[in-house]
Amino acid sequence: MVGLFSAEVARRLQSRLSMIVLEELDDFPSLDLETIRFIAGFDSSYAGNIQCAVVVVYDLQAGRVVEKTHVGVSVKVPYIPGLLAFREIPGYMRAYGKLSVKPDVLMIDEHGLAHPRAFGIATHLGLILNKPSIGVAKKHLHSEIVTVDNRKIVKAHGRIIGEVIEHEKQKIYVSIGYKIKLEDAVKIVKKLLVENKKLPIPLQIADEYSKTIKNKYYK
DNA sequence: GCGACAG
DNA sequence: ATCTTGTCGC
Repeated sequence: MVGLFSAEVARRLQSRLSMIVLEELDDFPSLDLETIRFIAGFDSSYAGNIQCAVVVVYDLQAGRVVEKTHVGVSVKVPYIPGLLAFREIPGYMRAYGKLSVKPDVLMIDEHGLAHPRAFGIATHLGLILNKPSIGVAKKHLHSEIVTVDNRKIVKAHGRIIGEVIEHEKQKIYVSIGYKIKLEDAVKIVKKLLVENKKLPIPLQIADEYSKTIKNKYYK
């Protein structure tokens, strides 16, 4: 027997958990970008009700992907803006569990703190796995964009929590997920941007891998 | 009531 | 996210 999903309860949970995160926000540690090595990229594609969740681990030092895992799961929760984590995280946790290389930083193709209740999927996943995490989204969800010194700063909940980067004529909304400073998150994302690819490498490869696996096994 | 709305 | 016809450009 499974309980029915309640959007109201889910939103309440997000609000409560975000209090923990916002309290720690100013004390999120600086990362030593010289020693950061494994970046995990999470993404999903769908074949009807089947979510093909994948994790790609990119070795920043070697400059290549060292591991990919995937899992196909039937989703139990509909897509509701702001509650995407409840739909996608179960699949991500199962794909993550299959990794033999445990990443230093998580990168998710969605928002982190730039979320109505400061608890986007990147924040949610970072908290659950207790890892630094970065939200990298292609569209705006919730935030105020302020231009300061030619930089597009993302503000939400009275805090500076993200930055909009332009790459290949496209906007990339970077936001703090968990346990990471904005400047480190932006540096890592920029370091992973390449020509002719819209997203940072781990997410670009995760996106392609997810679609390939979905077409091969879940269609 | 109206607009906005990650994937 | 996915579906999906036609069109543009290399």
